[in-house]
Amino acid sequence: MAIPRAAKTQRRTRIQEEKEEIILEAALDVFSVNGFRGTTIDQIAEVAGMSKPNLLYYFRTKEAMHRALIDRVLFTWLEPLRAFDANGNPESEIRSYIRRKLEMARDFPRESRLFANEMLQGAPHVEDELRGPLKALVDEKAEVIRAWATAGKITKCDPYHLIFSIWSTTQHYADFDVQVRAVLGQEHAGEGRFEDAARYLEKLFVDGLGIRRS
Amino acid sequence: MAIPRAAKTQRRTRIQEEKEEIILEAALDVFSVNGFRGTTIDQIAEVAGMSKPNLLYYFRTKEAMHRALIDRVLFTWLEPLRAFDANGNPESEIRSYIRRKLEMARDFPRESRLFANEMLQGAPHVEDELRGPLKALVDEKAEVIRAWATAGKITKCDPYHLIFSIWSTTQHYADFDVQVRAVLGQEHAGEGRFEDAARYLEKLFVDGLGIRRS
DNA sequence: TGTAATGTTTACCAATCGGTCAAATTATCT
DNA sequence: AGATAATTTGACCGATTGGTAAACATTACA
Repeated sequence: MAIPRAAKTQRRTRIQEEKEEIILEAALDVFSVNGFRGTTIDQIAEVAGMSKPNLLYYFRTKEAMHRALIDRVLFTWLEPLRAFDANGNPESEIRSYIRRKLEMARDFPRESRLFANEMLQGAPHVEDELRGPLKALVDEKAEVIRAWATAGKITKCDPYHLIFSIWSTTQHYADFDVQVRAVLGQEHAGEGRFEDAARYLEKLFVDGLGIRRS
Repeated sequence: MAIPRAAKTQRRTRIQEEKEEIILEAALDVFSVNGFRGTTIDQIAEVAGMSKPNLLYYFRTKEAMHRALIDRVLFTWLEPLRAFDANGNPESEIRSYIRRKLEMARDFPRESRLFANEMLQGAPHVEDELRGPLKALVDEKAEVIRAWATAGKITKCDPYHLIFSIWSTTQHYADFDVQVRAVLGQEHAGEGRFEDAARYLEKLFVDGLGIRRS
């Protein structure tokens, strides 16, 4: 009778899963470049290769698409930080954290830019998640770092700003990709730039934090 | 008779200077948050406290406003890098460069976000400036850094990625301000965070680059 | 195979978009 | 003060916006 909104159904159809995936993929393309306000449903529809009302059959509003994307990104985005192990030794933990974050910048630049766009706008949709789960996780890992410093494994430093500096340096290669390419020029802008960055950043942090090399 | 567009006049009126300043100030507010596509002329007009046609009397199009802003920001943004002195000693040059960039993140966050927005969108309006003047300036300073390494004043490292890492770590405090505040929480989010960041970053880079302290 | 639920599209809506126009107002200069 | 140039605004335009209604097409399942 009335239109049975996809969201209302109990079981998700095969078509629903496929189409929702296609839509979110297209939405990520557009949102990550133009931000929320700058994105139109028509743009997403065109990239997704379906009609606008069809998008709105799966996601009632533009907000709903954005929300679904943000939720997904927020979760996977913190994976590397969660993997940060208190029992590991500082050198390998820092090194692999940097490497993992750089890999994400290389392999998921759109997700990084979506997040960056949200931050630039003042996090209107995710401020609660920042103050809650994110802060809690960072607090926990900051304590690990502080313990390392107390144990003399690394030099004393502000663990929060340490985490910020790893975030910013790695995400830079996704968010400011155009600038990085332009400055490096044709000759050094090949995909090798991520390995160069990894080599440079690992050394910067290992030496900068006074980590005894093993 | 016909409307004498402000742009056509030879001498700039006092009113012209004042109003153009007010408009650009308002435009910076809105563009820096919502990006180019996400910004409407009506929004700018409301912030500026004048009617939309009045804005368009001073700037013919939305692009013109954005262009004027970007040009202004691009110039002042590179000031700290230009001040980077080949004859200075590495420690003081690096330290003051970091400090200057952090001061800009603190005092001109909107300008930083405007630039970040432009980068996220793939620099559609400024790609030429990146490949031209910016690359030239970075190339020049990279040579300075390489010379320092050759002279044994700092450890060998990729000068381009070094510059990227200073850019990213400092601008982070402007572009990701919400996140920084949220993670630091009420207690540490006061204005002291910039001094904490300066202390941490200066140490990170001085030690990380193997600079002999004087 | 038939039919009910699910999926898709064309046509459309009111609101907002960037921008124009002409009339009205204000500042400037003699 | 009066004339002229500069400034400001309300009314408006066609295009685009987010979203809806309803008819049509397809799928899943008895």
